[in-house]
Amino acid sequence: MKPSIPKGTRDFSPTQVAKRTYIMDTIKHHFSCFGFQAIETPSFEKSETLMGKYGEEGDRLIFKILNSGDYLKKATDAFLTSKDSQKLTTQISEKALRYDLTVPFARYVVQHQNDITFPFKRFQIQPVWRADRPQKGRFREFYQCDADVVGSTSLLQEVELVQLYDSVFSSLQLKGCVIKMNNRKILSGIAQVIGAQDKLIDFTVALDKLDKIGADGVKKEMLEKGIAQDAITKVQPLFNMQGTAKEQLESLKSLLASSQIGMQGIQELEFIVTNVSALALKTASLAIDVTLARGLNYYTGAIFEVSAPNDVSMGSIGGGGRYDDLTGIFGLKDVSGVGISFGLDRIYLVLEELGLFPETTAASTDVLFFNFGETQALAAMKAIKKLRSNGVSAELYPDIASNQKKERKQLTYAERKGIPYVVLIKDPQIQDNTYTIKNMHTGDKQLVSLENLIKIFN
RNA sequence: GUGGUUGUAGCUCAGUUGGUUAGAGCGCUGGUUUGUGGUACCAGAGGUCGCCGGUUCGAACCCGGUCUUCCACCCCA
Repeated sequence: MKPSIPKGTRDFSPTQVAKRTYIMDTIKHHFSCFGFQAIETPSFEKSETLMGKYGEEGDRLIFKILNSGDYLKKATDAFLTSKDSQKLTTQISEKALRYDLTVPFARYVVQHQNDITFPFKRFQIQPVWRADRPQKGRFREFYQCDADVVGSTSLLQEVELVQLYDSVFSSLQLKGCVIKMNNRKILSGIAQVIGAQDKLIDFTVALDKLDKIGADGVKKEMLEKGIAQDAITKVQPLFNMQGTAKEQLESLKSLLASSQIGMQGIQELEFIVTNVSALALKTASLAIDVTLARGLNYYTGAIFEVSAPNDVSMGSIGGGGRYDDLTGIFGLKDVSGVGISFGLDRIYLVLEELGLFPETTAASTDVLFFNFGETQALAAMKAIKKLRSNGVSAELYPDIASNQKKERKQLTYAERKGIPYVVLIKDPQIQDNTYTIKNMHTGDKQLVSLENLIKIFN
């Protein structure tokens, strides 16, 4: 059997892990800096926790876990014979791999509400799974890095989260990211004004495709979904929203004047935009995008999406928004939450494409000790012990170099692993506590004491 | 879930209109040279041509299915 891994999953080599750790550490650092604390939740949840939270499409993409034991025993014969997969699934599967980190977090908040001090700011960096078909920047197992605040309706949280995005992208030297914002209330307002409340999802999904299929394509899709022609004519101004955030907000105000909820959305957006610009961003930019409709399923207020720099062909590298009712589903009402997510794997691809990983991420062993025999190896181990306790990463080549060929092998090992120095203890009569250290780069050798050896690395 | 694409030695790929023992480079192993590596040279090992089935006297090459890769749609990080 040829070894392989399932579709949409990946192995990570030492260098790749180093780079991923670099991104993760950066994100973690800023999460902590903003006052978020880490939690972790199980990789799989009860199906009922996840199902129905992400829309019909989402349910299809959730990996279901087969029950243990003789799981078909409990199945209804009728479902089996009629091959009704959907009904059968609920009978033979009671667990599922988490699809995102937000819903499990909502479950966590409700379950542990008595131990939580609100507002609760948590961050979570864990893999999630989606039974999607892989393509560029899309995997079936990938990491999300989420920061959420629950228990406060203050819009200052949104302002903070925009700052957080900016801080992380600044640290990563990733210039040109655009934090796009919209508000679910604005979308509701638009639907209200044009009398298409019942078609809200179809309407926003179509609108979301504006930059992809153009105004005509959007109109066509809206018509196909049964949205009236005169309604489409009314939203015409949306198709060519131009200008600054302020200008866009003004034109929205005239469009949504008759909608209370729409006006509220505009006010919220205005508050966030005003405060963010007063605080200023370092590298990212904030933009209003009324066509943004992401995560519609549980978002109720602000919606965020971060698009990668223009010169990179990558979709969104982050997203988020405010959800007022998510904990309500699990029995805790009136706890509003807002959060953002960083797509680790996509950020990785973007940094790779732009060559933005620092050289130092590939750090390896500082020094390799050659192994010329048992006595020498023991002497080496003693020196290594000292070095390690001084914070120097050192290792001994495990096999003895009994001939020239094998010596070469040890050198090659050091070279391939990028180890900058090797130490040679060749003399079996090791008495004088001196070591020959060789610089792999220059080939220079020098005789030093253990004290000086340690100094070289400090 | 829909449409297309890819799959040949460890890796990157050749392989002509289906025809006898399937090739290259890199890597690997052994050796020579370099007298503690990164050079050069010599030799060698390694492939059920993704898998299953079909067409054919004969298939890596044609057909079907399946898995995998990548891409687009759907949707999304």
